[in-house]
Amino acid sequence: MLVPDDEDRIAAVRAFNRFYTSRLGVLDQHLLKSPYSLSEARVIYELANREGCSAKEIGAELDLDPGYLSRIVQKFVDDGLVSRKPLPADRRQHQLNLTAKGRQAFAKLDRNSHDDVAKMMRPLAEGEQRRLTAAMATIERLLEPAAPRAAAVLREPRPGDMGWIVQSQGACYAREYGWDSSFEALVADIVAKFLNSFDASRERCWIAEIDGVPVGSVMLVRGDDEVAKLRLLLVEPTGRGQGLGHRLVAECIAFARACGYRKITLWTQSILIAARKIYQDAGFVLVASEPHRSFGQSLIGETWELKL
Amino acid sequence: MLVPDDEDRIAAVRAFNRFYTSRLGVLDQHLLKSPYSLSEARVIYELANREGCSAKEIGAELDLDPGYLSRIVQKFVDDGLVSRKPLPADRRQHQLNLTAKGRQAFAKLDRNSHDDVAKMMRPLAEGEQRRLTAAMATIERLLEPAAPRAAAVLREPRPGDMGWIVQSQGACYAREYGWDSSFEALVADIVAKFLNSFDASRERCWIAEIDGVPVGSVMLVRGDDEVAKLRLLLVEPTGRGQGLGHRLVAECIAFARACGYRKITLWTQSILIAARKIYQDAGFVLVASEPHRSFGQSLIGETWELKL
DNA sequence: GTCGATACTTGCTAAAGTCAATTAATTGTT
DNA sequence: AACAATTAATTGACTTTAGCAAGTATCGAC
Repeated sequence: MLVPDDEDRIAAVRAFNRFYTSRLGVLDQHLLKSPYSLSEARVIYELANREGCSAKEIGAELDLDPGYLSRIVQKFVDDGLVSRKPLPADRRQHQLNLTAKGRQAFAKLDRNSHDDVAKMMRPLAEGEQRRLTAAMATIERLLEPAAPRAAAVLREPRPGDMGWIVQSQGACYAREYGWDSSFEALVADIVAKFLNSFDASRERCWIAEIDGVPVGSVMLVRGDDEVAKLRLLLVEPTGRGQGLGHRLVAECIAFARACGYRKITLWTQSILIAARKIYQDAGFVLVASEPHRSFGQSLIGETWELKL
Repeated sequence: MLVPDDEDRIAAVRAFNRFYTSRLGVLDQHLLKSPYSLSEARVIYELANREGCSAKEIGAELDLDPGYLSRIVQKFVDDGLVSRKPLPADRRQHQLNLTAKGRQAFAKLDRNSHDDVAKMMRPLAEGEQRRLTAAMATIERLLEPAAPRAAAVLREPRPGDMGWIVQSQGACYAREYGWDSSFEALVADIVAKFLNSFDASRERCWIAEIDGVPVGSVMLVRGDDEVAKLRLLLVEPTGRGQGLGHRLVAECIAFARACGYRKITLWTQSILIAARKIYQDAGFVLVASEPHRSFGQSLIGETWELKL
C-alpha cells in the first residue's frame, strides 16, 4: 500500500524526469544543426564504441526498429562513414566499422556534446561539480538493476564527522521523538570529550557511509580498564533496513574484544525499539531500568551489558 | 584550463545523460500506445498545470514550433479536450483551458506516468528511494539556471543545526587550513555550552540557509552584562561571495545593541583574511594580537572589539 | 533436406516536425 | 494620429523520422 511519503517521492522523481527531459532537449539541440538525427547520432556513437559489431547489437542497445536501423546503416555506407564486411561465421550479419571519415564525423559530434556539457558545468564550482557527479552516480547505481547496490562502508571518522554525529542525533531524535535541544547539547558534550581525550588504542568511532554520504555512527569509549561503553549508535532513515546497526555494533564488540575489555555497557531508552533489538541480538542483556525526565520527555532509561 | 579531473567529471555527466536518455525512453514507451505523441502529452501536461494560459507560454516552456503547436491545440479543440476563449487584454491570444474531457485525458496520462515511475521505484527500499530523490534534488538545484542561487535567508537554529555548526567548522578549517580535531572539539564544547546555558533574552544564534541547506552561521553570547562575544562565524564555500558574512555580523550587532550591551568582542586568527575584512568593515578594531600554538598549527590569535 | 527462427532488407505509409508566408492585433515612434 | 516594427497565431507546403509488414537469405536443429 502506498503511503503519502511514497507519493511524495514518486512526484519528486516525475518532476525530475520532466526537468531532465528538457535539460537533455537543450543539450541535443546541437544535433539539429548537424546532418544527423538523434537516432543516427546514437548509432554513430555505438559504432565508435564497439569494434566491428552487427546491426543487431546496436538495435538491441538502442531499441531501434530493424528496418529503420537498416536504412540508417545503408545511408552511412553510401556516405562512406561505415564499412560493412560480411561476417564469416554468419553471413546474414555484417561487421560494421566506422571508416576514417566516419570516425571524423563521430569526433565532431563527440566534441560538440563534450563542449555542451562542459559549458553546462562551467558555472559550477569544483565542489558543486563533484556533488553533481556524485548525485548522478547515485542515481545510476540505484536504477541500474544489473549493477550491484552501493554497499555501505564503515570507516574511521574524518574532520566534520563528529559534528555530523551531533547533527544527525539532534535532528533525528527531535524529529522522531520530540526530544529538545538539551539532548543535542549532551551529544555535543560527548563528542567534545571524545575528541579531547581520545585514546586510540582503546577507543574508536565508526561512520557508516553510503555513496560517500554518512548515514550512521557508533562509538566505543573507555569506562575503566575493564569496561567499555558503547555510545551514540544511530542509523539515519536513509540507511535503515540493511543491517547497518548490527554491523556497527558488531564492529564495536570485535574491537572491544581485541582491546581486552571484559564488559561493554550502554545506556539507552526503552522507546528506542530498533536499537533495543540490535543490542539484544548482539547478546547484550538488560541489567537496570529506571524512569527519568530528560530532553523534555518522560523516558525510561535502560542499562544493558555484554560480558565478553 | 581543463584539467584531467574536469574531464572525468564531464565524461561522468555525459555517461549519465546517455543512461538517463534511455531510461526516459523506457518510461515514455507507454505514450506510444496512447493516442498522443510525446509533444502532445507534454502540452496536455502544461495545460493541466496552468490555468488559462496562452499558446505562447506553452511554446516557450516546451520550446515547440509555433505552427506545430497551433495544430496540436487545434486538434485538441476539435476533439473537445481544450476550450479556447479570446483574451480581452490581447485579442491575438486565446485563453486555453482543459475541458472536463481534457482533464480526463490528462488524468489517464498522469496515472500511467505515475504508475510507470512507481513501478520503477518499487524494487528500491525506502532508504534507497530517499537517496534517489535526494540525488535528483541535488542535480536540479545545481543545474537549474533560473534559480541557481536562491536568496539566502537567516533564521534561528533548529534541531541538528548546532551539530551542523560543529561539522561545517570542523570540516572547513581542516580542509582549508589543516587544523586538527582539537578545533572541532572546541567548537563542540562551545555549542554544548550555548545549548546548556542559553539565555534567550541576551544570546542568539543565526543560521544562513540557501534552498533549505545551511551554509553559514554565527553566534552572539553573553560575556558579562556589558560585553557580548561574537563566535563561530563561518560561511561555507557554497555560500560565499554574496555578502552573507556581512549580513550575519550585522545581525549580531543589531541584536547586541537591542540588548543593551556596550561592547562586542571576538577572537579570531590572523590568517582568516575574509573574516578579518568583515569585522573591519563592521567597525571592529583590533585590540590585541598574540602568537599561540593550537589546532596543530602555529597561529596568531587576534582580539577585536566593537564599541556600541 | 525441412522447418522454424534469425538477421536483415525493402516497400509503403503515417506521424512528427520544420519552414516560410500570411493575418490580425499590439506596441513604439515621431 | 499615422506609420513602422513587433508579436501571436495560423496556414500551406514540405521533409524528416519512424514504424509496420512482407520478403529474402541464412542458420540451427532434427
